[in-house]
Amino acid sequence: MNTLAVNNSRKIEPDGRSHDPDGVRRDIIAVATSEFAEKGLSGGRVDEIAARTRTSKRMIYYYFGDKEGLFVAVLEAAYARIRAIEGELDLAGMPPLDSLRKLTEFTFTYQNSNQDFVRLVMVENIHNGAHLARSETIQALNVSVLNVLRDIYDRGVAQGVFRPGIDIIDIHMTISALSFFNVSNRATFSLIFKRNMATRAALAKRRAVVADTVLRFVSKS
Amino acid sequence: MNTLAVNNSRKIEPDGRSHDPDGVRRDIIAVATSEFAEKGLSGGRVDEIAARTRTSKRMIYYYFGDKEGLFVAVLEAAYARIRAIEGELDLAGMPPLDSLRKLTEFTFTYQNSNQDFVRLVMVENIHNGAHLARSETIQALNVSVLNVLRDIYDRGVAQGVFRPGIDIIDIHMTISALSFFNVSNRATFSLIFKRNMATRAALAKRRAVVADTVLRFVSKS
DNA sequence: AAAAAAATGTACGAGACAGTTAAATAACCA
DNA sequence: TGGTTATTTAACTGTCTCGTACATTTTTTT
Repeated sequence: MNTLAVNNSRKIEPDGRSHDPDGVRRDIIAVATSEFAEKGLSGGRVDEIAARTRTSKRMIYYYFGDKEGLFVAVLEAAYARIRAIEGELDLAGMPPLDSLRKLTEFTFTYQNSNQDFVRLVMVENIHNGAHLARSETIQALNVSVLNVLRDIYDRGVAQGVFRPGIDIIDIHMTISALSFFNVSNRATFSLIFKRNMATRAALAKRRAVVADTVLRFVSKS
Repeated sequence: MNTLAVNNSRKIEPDGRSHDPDGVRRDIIAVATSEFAEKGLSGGRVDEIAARTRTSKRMIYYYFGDKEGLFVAVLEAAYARIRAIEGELDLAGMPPLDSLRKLTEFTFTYQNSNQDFVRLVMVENIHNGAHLARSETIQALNVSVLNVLRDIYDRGVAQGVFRPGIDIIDIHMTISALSFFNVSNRATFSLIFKRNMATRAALAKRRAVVADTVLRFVSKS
C-alpha cells in the first residue's frame, strides 16, 4: 500500500542529530504521504506525522512552513515519481496495437500498486486543485505520457490500424479514468455491487477489459 | 452545483418553532450535504452546518447522534435520490444501441449536474466505505441500473448487434468510471493538461466520446 | 387532564490541534 | 578563527470544534 520506503539505516550522531538534512526532508515527506493519503488533508494530523518521523514537529515547520506547504511537497514528490517512471517506458519499437495495450496495462497496474498516489490525487481534487495550482514544480513537469501516446497513435494511423481524428487527450483520459476508478471507487463499488475488486483474478480480468476498451475505441472498423 | 433545494416556505409559529420535525431533518441534511461535499467529512464543520440551518446544533445531535451519523444520513439521502431517478429511466422500447447510448449519456449528464453526489462518494471512498458499510438502508437499495443494463444487453445480443459473453458489471463500471472521472478529477486534470473540461463544448464532446467508447466495447465487429 | 414522549434553545466544557517561542549546537565559509 | 547559517529540541499557547448538561416547551397518549 505504502509506496515509500523510509531509510532506516541512517546513522545518529552522539548529539542525536542525523546531519542529513535531505534525509530528514525525505523522511518527513514519506511519513506525510502515508498520513495524508490515509486521512486526507483535514484529517491528517501534523502531530501524528511528527511522531512517526525520526525528527520533530518543529522541523516540519522549519522545512515546509505549514501543513499546506507540507501537502504541496507531498504532491510534488508523488507526481515526480510517476513522471519519472513514465519517462522510462520504451514502447517505440512495438506495433501500435501492442504498444497501446502495454501502456494501458502499465497505467492500470501502476495505479493499483500505488494507491497512495491515487488517494492523494483524490484528496487534492476535493480541494479543487488549490495546491497543484500553487506549485510551479508540478506544472512545469512536462507530461511525457502524451508524447508516448502521440507517437503510438500517429504510427497506428499511418499503418492504417487506428482511425484518424482522435484527440489523444481523450485516449489518455479514458486510460486514466478506467485505471483510476478501479482504485479510487473500489470501496463503495465493491460494497454496492458485492464484488471483491481486489483479488488477483478480478484485477487481471478488469485490466484486460480496460485494455480492450481502449483498443476498440481507437481501432479502425 | 447544489442539488438540494431547501424548503424556505415553512411557516414559523409565534414561538419560533416550525413544528415540522421532518422538515427540520431534511433541512439539516440539505445543508450538511453541501458542507460535506465541499469540505469532506473531517473538513466539514458541525457548527457551520448548524449556522446555515434554520434550526440549532442541538437538533443535529438530537436526530443524528453525532457527526458521522449525520454523514451517513447524507449519504443515504444522496444514494436514494439517484436510485429513484434510475428507476424512472424507460429505455425498453428503443433499439439496444440507442438505449445504451442514452443510458450512458444520461449517467454522464447526471454526474456532471450533481457534483455534490460525486464529491460525497469521493469522500466516502477516502474513508474506505466505512459509513456505507454501516448503513443497512443503502445496501438494501437494489441496484436498479443493473436490471436496465441487463435488459438492454440481452436484447442486443439476441439481435446480434452486441457480442456475447460480457459481464454487465464491466459495462456499468466503464460507464460509471468515465462519467465519474470527468467530474472527480476535473481540477487536477484540467491543471495538468491545460484544458478547461467544464465548458459546454468540452462536455458535449467528451460525452460523445464516452458513449462511443462504451458502444464500441459491446458492439459486434 | 395528567403523564409520557418528542422537540427545541442556551450555554459551556474538555480536548484536540496548528503553529510558536526560546535556546542551543553544529556545519560552513571567509 | 570567528561569524553566519543550518538544524534541532521541548514546552507552550490560543483557538477551534465536537459534543453535552440542563432547562423548557409542545405534542401525543392514556
